Formats: sequence, structure tokens, C-alpha cells
Amino acid sequence: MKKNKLKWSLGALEAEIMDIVWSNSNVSVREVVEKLRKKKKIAYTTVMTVMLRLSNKKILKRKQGQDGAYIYWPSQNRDDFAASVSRRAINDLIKSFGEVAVAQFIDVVETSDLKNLENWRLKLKKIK
Amino acid sequence: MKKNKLKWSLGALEAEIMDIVWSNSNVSVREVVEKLRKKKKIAYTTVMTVMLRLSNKKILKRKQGQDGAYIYWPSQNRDDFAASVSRRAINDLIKSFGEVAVAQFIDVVETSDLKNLENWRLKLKKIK
DNA sequence: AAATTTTGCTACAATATGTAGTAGATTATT
DNA sequence: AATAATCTACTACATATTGTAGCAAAATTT
Repeated sequence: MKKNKLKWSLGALEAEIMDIVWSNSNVSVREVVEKLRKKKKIAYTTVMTVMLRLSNKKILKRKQGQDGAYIYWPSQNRDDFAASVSRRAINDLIKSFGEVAVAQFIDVVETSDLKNLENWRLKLKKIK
Repeated sequence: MKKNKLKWSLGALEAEIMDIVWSNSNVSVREVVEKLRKKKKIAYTTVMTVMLRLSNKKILKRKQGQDGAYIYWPSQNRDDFAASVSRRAINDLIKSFGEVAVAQFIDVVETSDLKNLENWRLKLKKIK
């Protein structure tokens, strides 16, 4: 088959793990597992596999830690990652749906209660 | 496992087929196949399967045509579909990335050359 | 009735993601 | 050094999605 589908979202577990990594840069699998286990039962190897996949996808980087275990850290900080993912998603949406997507975006933002509303409203002024 | 992953995009073939359906409401598989074959080689049953799946996903509806073959039509017109898909995607983005997503959106729109720019600029006025 | 078309059912491939076992390697502890 | 604990590599399985299509039965056409 061979599709070049540009996935822009992480899976649920991948996202949980990234949250932990972003909040605690330079972590071992062990540390991530322990944090996750506060919320649910999960095998060490499950977390390891997912973190390895995230490395393969270049979302995480890793190096050998002095105590043997690999140390992982994010390739991009949360905001940069969020920005590039958002950008791709938005470009896709606009490519697919054009103005309709734009109109929806505006509608969603209008009715949402984002903090710092003033902040992006300022930005909007520029294009108004 | 069992995930409730909210997919918001169609596959490439699904999208091609939807385009044809939207442009020619009330079509049979045959008609869609013929249009697709102008662009590429594809089996009747491939198209049929995808259209059946689209029906199962409630994106298409169908009824028995008088000549036996099912007739398919879209559950929503293109703009309504685009709007609901966009809305879900945007909500997901904002839930995941908040203002960062909004900022990217603004940036993309700023630098894009959408036709009818005036159209959504009117909409923007409402929130300015 | 024979030929063609359409449908329903089935199936396979590839990818993404969640999940985890096992064995071997490495490190720490006794 | 021997034993125990930890960590990594490799492998494997499950489910969902999407593209792809064969085959047989049913319906329609000729």
C-alpha cells in the first residue's frame, strides 16, 4: 500500500508519556513508569517500547546515562512541538476545507474561554 | 485495547470518492468507478467497499435504485461536513495546545492567500 | 436461458498504537 | 566472585483504519 499519511496527533499513551517528559526533562524509562503507575497499571516494557518509538519518530532523543539506563529528553519543548503540530493540522484543514475551516476556527475561539484572550485578540487585530 | 480515537480525516480514496459524490449527488458505485478510472486503475469492488464503509460511518446514505444498484448520496453537503470535521479538529487542537494552536492559526491565515479573504474578514469583525 | 451487473461476504496488506513477555547484558549488592 | 536486580533488545500479539480486490450468489439485461 504505502501511504504518506501525515499523522499530526500522538496516541493517548504517547501523549501521556510526552507530558511527563516535558515536565521532567531528562528522564529514564523507570521514572516515567513510576509516574504512570500512580495512575494505572502498566508494564515497564510497554513504556519502554513507546519511548523507543518516540525516539524513532525523532520526538524524543536519548543518550546513555551514567547508570546504564537511557536518558530521554524531548527534541522540542512543548510549545514548539505544539506549534509545529498545530501548524501542520491547520494547513491540512485549510487545504481541505478552506474558508469553512477558517470560519469554524473563529467560531470556536469566539465561544471558548481561553486564558489570555486579549493576547491573541491583539494578534487578530493585525489581520483585521 | 479499545480506543475511541476520534478520527477527523478521511483516507485519500475516501476523500476522492466523497468529492465525486458531492459533485454528483445520487450516484451509483458504477458512476463513481467510471469517474475514478479516468484518473487511475481501480477495481469496482474496491470502490464498493469504501462506499459501504462510508455508509457504515454515516457519511453516505444509500437506497435501492430502481435499476437494482444502490444509489448513494452524502449525509451532509460538503460545507456542512467540512464544518463539522473542522470543528472537531479545531476543538481537539485547542484542547491539546490552547493558545499555541490559536497563534499558529492566525499565523497561517496571515500568510495564506485564501480567495474570498474578505468573506472571513467580515466574520473576524464580529470578534474584534 | 445465457450473459452481465451488482451486491454481500471475505480476505489480505500495511500502518499506527497499546500491550507485554523473554532473554541476554549490565550493574549493584552481598 | 557469585547472586540479585535492573535495563535493553527483540519479538510478538491485539485492534483499528484504510486500500485493495476476489468470488459467489442474486438480480437484471439481452
